[in-house]
Order: sequence, then structure tokens, then C-alpha cells
Amino acid sequence: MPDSMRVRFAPSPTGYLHVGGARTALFNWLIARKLGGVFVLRIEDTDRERSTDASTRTILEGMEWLGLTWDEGPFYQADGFGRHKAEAERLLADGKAYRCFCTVEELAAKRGLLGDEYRYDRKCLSVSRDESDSRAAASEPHTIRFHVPEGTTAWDDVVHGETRFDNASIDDFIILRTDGTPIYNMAVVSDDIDMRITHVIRGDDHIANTPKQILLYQALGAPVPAFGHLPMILGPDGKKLSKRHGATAVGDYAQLGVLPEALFNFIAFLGWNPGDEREVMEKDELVQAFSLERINKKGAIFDTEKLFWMNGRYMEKKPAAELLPLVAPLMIEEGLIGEAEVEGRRDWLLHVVDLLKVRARKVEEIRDQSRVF
RNA sequence: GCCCCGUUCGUCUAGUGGCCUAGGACAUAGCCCUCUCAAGGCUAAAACACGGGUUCGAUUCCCGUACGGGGUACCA
Repeated sequence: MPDSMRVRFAPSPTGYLHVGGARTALFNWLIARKLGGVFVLRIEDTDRERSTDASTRTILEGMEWLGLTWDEGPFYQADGFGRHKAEAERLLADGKAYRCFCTVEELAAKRGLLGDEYRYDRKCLSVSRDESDSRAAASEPHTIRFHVPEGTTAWDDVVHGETRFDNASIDDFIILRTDGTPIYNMAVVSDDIDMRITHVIRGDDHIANTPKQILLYQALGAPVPAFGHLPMILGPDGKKLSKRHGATAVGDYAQLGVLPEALFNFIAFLGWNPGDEREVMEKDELVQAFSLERINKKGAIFDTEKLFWMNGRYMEKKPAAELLPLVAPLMIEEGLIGEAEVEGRRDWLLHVVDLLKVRARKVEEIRDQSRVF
């Protein structure tokens, strides 16, 4: 199984590459490297309203900066709309899904009435096959809903262990919109089948989607992959890390003078550890030590203090010649040196960087402390 | 509301029934080293959410409670 392992990272291009997303990508990358698997990158741009090219570019840049190289892709989910739709229709033909003619207004009204207790009432499940076909033939707008079967859906989660949901708690969810585009769960399952993904490792905010997706795999007659749900990364207040916590994007940390290898190492230790007392570990050591079994279940607060400490350790280890290209622009910007000096006084600058790097926690601290020279 | 997940020092965590007087790391305090500041070394303070079981013995297993998080969309 190891040599046929296929994992993926599937961000939606609606913002920057957040540290949470980066951690998900990192764990997938680590396990693929460790077990000789294939790491696939897929951009989930099904939400056309919010997806942007700029966001896709930022995500790819962030991954490259961290050194999270992918083996296949990037693939774009929207390119698979035809297949997603065909599979949803196959479910319809097989009687595993049905057309729903309820309008958004109608649904919203019911939801308003029942408030939080709202559940789809399966009104359209009782529409006869013939009536459904003729209304569709008359091009009456409709969505396609998956008909959730009775029973319970369980899986052996790679990080949480046995996890189960009573199917009765799952609504007959929409798989194809009125405009014929697929909804998230349909697109993901269709793509993961298509890409022969064997292990789905993602944030645990997706845990409630998993039974729906397993049901879809089964209805489609496809083998169900292994699932593993990673704990959330939280802000200092214990809530899910978000923009209001300040720097949360990978690019923000690059900007703050954090080295990619330091962020890589730090993020790898959020929800995972090698079991011994090592903490400063290079990429190849991390690959060597990594295992899905040692991933934690508890959400972890992102502690920037410790990140900067770790960054300091990496600055110290990094040769001055590699640090200089990062520091020189900052020095020029502050007028501490001229452009010509970068080459002209290269040996002297290397010496300065060498002396200062051991005490700096951020790249710019080398610049700041170099003022005395 | 309902469903699901989680709960060890301030923070990241080790720990899978006795090895725990609960270990390490960041941060904090002190000392050493040192021309300064770091780095490094040593030391200090600091945690098993609560209540019931199970057991000769629970941080570890089970059940409740509390608290936190996630989901419950024609978002992903």
C-alpha cells in the first residue's frame, strides 16, 4: 500500500495560504515523502464568486517558499464540472438521488420558521419519478439532492479512531445546484475518486462532511479512502485562527523575517511531535520521523514567541552567505549601506552577518544591530 | 436546539494501568560563562477540568457534568 499511496492538498483560492492550510499541506507532504507516496495539489475553485487568480498565485507561492513541492497538479476543480455533473446524474438515474424543486425562498422561509432546528423535510422525495421527469423536461429549475439511506456511517479515522454518525442526523444534501454546478461534497468525492486518492488528510472542520462523502463513495461504487482529521490551529484566545488574530498567512511571516525552514519546523510541531525530545529538526529529519499515528487530537494555539525562538535557532545555523541576500535589501532600504557595497564590501558584510546572526530572532534584527558598525 | 470532536504547567507537548515525588521545550525569574547583547550551561516557579465507577493500583479504561471547538448552506 505505501507505494500506491496518493494524498492531496486541496485549498480553495479565496484568500491567502493560512498557517492552518500550510500545516495541512505540510502533513500531507511529509507522509507522502516518508512513504514514497504521491502528493497532488488541487485548487478547489468551485465557488466562482469568491475564487480569484491572485489567491491561487499566493497559495502556490507560499507552498514554494516553504518547499512543499507537489508531484501532480495544480489541477483545478472547476475543470471537472462535466464529470461532477455526470456523476450526480448517474446517482439520479440509479435512484440514489432525486430532483428537488424547492426554491431558495421556500427553503429560507421554512428555515426561518424552525430556526436552528431546521432540517430538510424531504418534500421532493415524494414527487413521483414521472412527475419529476416531466417537470425537469419542462425545464423547471431544480437541484439534485442525495438521498441519504438509513443506518449509520462509520470510519476508522487515522487520528481520531472509530468515528460514527447516525445517518438520520444527515440531511438529504444538495449535490448539484440549479445552474448545474456541483456542490463541494460532490466535487470533492468525484475528484478524489478520479485522482485515486487513498488518504484524505484535512482539518477537522471537515469531520461532519466525511459521512456524507463516504455515502457518496458507496453510492458511486468507489473504494472509500482512509480519512484523517487534523486538529485546528487556534489564536491566542483559543478560537480558530483567523485574520483578526493578526499575522496568519504564510506570507505575513516571510514579511516578518521568518525563515521558511523555521516556519516549516514550527508548523510541523503543531499537533505532532516525534515522541522524543527533539524540537529543532530539519526537513529530512522530519520526513524520517513523521507518522500519522502520532498526530494529536487537540487544537493548538499558535505561539509566535516560540516561532521566533525557533527562527533564531535557524538563523544561527544558516551560513552568512545565505542570510546576506535577505539582509542586504533591508540595509540598503535604511541607508546603512549603498547598493555597490553589497558586492564591493561583501567579505566585510558577511563577517558582520556572521557576528550578528546568533543573537537575532528575525532577519531585520541583523540589520538593526548592524547600526553599531 | 441537534450532531460530532476535544480537555496534562501561561503556551507547544511527553505519557497508552504501577517506571510519575508527572518529563522536555517556549515564555518568566535567578545564577554561571562573558568587554556588551545574544547563544550556551545550571536552577526556580508552573499542569493531569470536575464527579462517579472499573481495578490491589488510575494522568492513563468506562459513564456522567462542566468548559472549549467544529458542523448543521443551492460556502469550501
